[in-house]
Amino acid sequence: MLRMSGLFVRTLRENPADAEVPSHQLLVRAGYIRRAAPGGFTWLPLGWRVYRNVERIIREEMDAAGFQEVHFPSLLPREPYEATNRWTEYGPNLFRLKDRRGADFLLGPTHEEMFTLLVKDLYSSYKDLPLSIYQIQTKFRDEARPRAGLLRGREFVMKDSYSFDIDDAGLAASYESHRAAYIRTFERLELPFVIVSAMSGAMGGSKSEEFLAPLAVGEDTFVRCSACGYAANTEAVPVPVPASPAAWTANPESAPAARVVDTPDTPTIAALVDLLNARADLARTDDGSGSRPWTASDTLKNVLVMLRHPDGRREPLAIGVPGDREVDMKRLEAQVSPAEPEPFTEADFAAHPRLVKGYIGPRLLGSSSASGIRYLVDPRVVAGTRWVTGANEPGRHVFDLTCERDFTADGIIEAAEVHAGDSCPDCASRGAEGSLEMERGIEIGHIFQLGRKYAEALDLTVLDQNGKQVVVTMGSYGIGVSRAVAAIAESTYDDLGLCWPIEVAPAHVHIVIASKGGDDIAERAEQIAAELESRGLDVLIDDRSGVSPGVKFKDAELIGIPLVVVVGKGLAEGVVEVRDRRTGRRTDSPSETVCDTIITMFHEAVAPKG
RNA sequence: CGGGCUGUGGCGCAGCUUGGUAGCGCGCUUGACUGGGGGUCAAGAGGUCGCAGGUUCAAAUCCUGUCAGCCCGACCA
Repeated sequence: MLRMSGLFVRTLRENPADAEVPSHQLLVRAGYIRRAAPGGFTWLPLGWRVYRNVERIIREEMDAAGFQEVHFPSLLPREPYEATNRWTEYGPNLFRLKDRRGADFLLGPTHEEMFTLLVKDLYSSYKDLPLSIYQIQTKFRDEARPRAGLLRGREFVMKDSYSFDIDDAGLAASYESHRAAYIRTFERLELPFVIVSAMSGAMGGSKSEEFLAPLAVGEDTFVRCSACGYAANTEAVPVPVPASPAAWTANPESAPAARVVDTPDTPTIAALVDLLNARADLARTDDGSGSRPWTASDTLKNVLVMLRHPDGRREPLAIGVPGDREVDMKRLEAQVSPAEPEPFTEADFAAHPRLVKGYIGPRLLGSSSASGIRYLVDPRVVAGTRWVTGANEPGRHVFDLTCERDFTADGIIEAAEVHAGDSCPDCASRGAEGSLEMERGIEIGHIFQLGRKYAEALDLTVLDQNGKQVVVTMGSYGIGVSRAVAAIAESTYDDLGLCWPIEVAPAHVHIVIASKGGDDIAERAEQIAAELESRGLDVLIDDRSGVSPGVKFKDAELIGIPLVVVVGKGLAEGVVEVRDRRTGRRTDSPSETVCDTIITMFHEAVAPKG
C-alpha cells in the first residue's frame, strides 16, 4: 500500500519551464519523473511503478508468444559492430568510449550483432530453429536533439526481440507471430496504434512495419488513405507511376521540339511560373485543352545534394522533381542509405562551375553527360512527359524538354515530398481512386525482416537437413518501453492531469480521506484500503493530515489513478463516494458494500475493450 | 550543424533598458484558525543571480567567452 503521507513525491502546481509536451509536463508535475541529464530521466516511485507495469505487460505478452528472455550488457566491444560496419555507419549517434588500455567500446544503441553472435555461439543445426529471443534493455543513442521528455531521450529502455529462421517462410512466420504479439501488447496497454509500412533504413533488410500511436506530438509523419486501409510512413510511400501521355505513345514524332527561351530573373520556381503566365508568347502550346495557366507542376526542378558514403567518399547527386514539390530529405535518406545526403554547398557549386544555380537543367546531368553527375528523377517523370526546366544558362529555361527524347535519367528515385491529397498507391494499383491524408504519430513499435545481413556479416550458419551450411535469416522487433509510458500518458491525459489505464496505473485505487485525520472517517478509509489490498488490488491512500480536501482532490486528479474513493462527510449517512477518474462520474455506495463495488469496477476496467 | 528564446532560493517568475542593501507567488518550517475543491492569519528558514574573464570605486544589471535548457530549422536551386 502506498501512503501519500510518506510517499517520495512532490507534486507541482505549475508546469516546469523546460517541458513543452503534455506528457512531459504532467509526468514531472505529478511527481513521476525528474530530469537527471540531457535526454535522461530519473523515475520516482509513482513513475517507476507505471514503468514496471508497462514492462510487465510487454514481458507477459512476449513470454505468451513463446519468446525467451535474455539479457545483454549495455557496454559492448567494438569488434562485432566493426564486422557489420555499423561502428562507422552509426556515425555520431553512437556513444563510444575506451577502457583503460585504450580498447574501444560502445554503449549499445541496439543489439543485432550481439544476438547474432550469441546464437552462433550456442546453435549450429536447423533443428534448433526457429528461435525468438528478446531482452528489455537500456539503449544509448547520442541524439542530436533529445526532446519531449521521455519521447526522445539519449538513454531509454527498449524491448528488442530477434528471430532466427532457416528460410524465408520461417522468417515470414516469425514476423507474423511478433506482429500478432505486438497487437495484443498495445491493446493491453490501451495505446491506440496504426500499423504503417516503413523503410528498413539503416537496419538493412526487406519488409518492415511501424506501430505508430496517432498523436500530434509524434515526430513521424505518416499517410493514411481515406478510401482503403492503406497506411505508410512518408518515407515508404511509392508514387503511382503515371502512363506516358497518349499523344507520345501514339506518335513520339508529333511532340513539339524543345526550345530555349529567355526568362530573366527567374531563379526560383515561383518567379518562373509568374513570368510564364504573364507572357502571352509563352502560353501553353499544349494539348488543345485551351489556355490552362502554367503551374509549378509543369516545371522540372533539379536539386543537387552531396552524398557522403560510409567510406567517406563524397558523390554529387542530382534529383529531378516536379516543381511543385521539394525533395523530402527523410525520403531521400531512406533511398540512399547507408549514404547520407548533405546540402550542396557554395564550395560544391564552385567545384562544378558548369552548374548555373537556379537554371540547372537535365541536359547537363546524368552519368554520360558533360558533368558526369548521377541524375535520378521522380517516378512522375516518364517517357514523353514535357517539362519547362533550366537551360544551364543564367536567365534561360528550356520548354518542351521531353523525357527519353531530349534527356534520360540514370534512374528513378522516391525522394519528392508527399502531399495531402496525393493518390493512394494501393488504390492506384487496383485502378481505384483514393487520396492520402497526412497524420503525425509516435513510433511505439517497429518490426523488421532483417534477412541475412547480420548473419552473413557475422557468419551465423547452421547445417540443414542435407548437412549443408546455410545462412540463418533474421528478424528484429522493438518496442520503446520508456517511450510507451510517455505515449500512454500522451494519449490519455485530460485538463485535470494524468489518466492511466488501470493495468499500468501506479495503483488501482486512490483513497482520499476527506477530513482531519484521527476520527472514524480515517479509520473506515483504512479498513477499506486494507480490504481492497487483501482482495488483490493496489491502493494509494491519501492519509496526509493537515492537508485540505481540495489539495487532495487536485493531487488525485493530477496523479491519475483510475478509481478514486472519497471517504468523508458522507460516511455520517453510511455512504462512501467512488469516482471514475476518466469519466468524472461519481457514485455513492453504501459503506458496507463499497469494496464489492470497487472490485466490480476494477474487473470492468481490466476486461478487454469493445 | 544553423537560427531564435531562456538561465535569479526546491518550483514558477519579476528586477537588467538607466550599475549602488536581491524581490514576488507557490512550496518548506513553527503556531493558531479552517476542514468537500490548491483556505486564512502570524512568525521563520532558504539565493556563489549558470560558469569564467573583463570594464568600473561598485556588476544579477554593461562587454567578451563558455556551458546548459527549450523551440524551430537542417535541401527549397
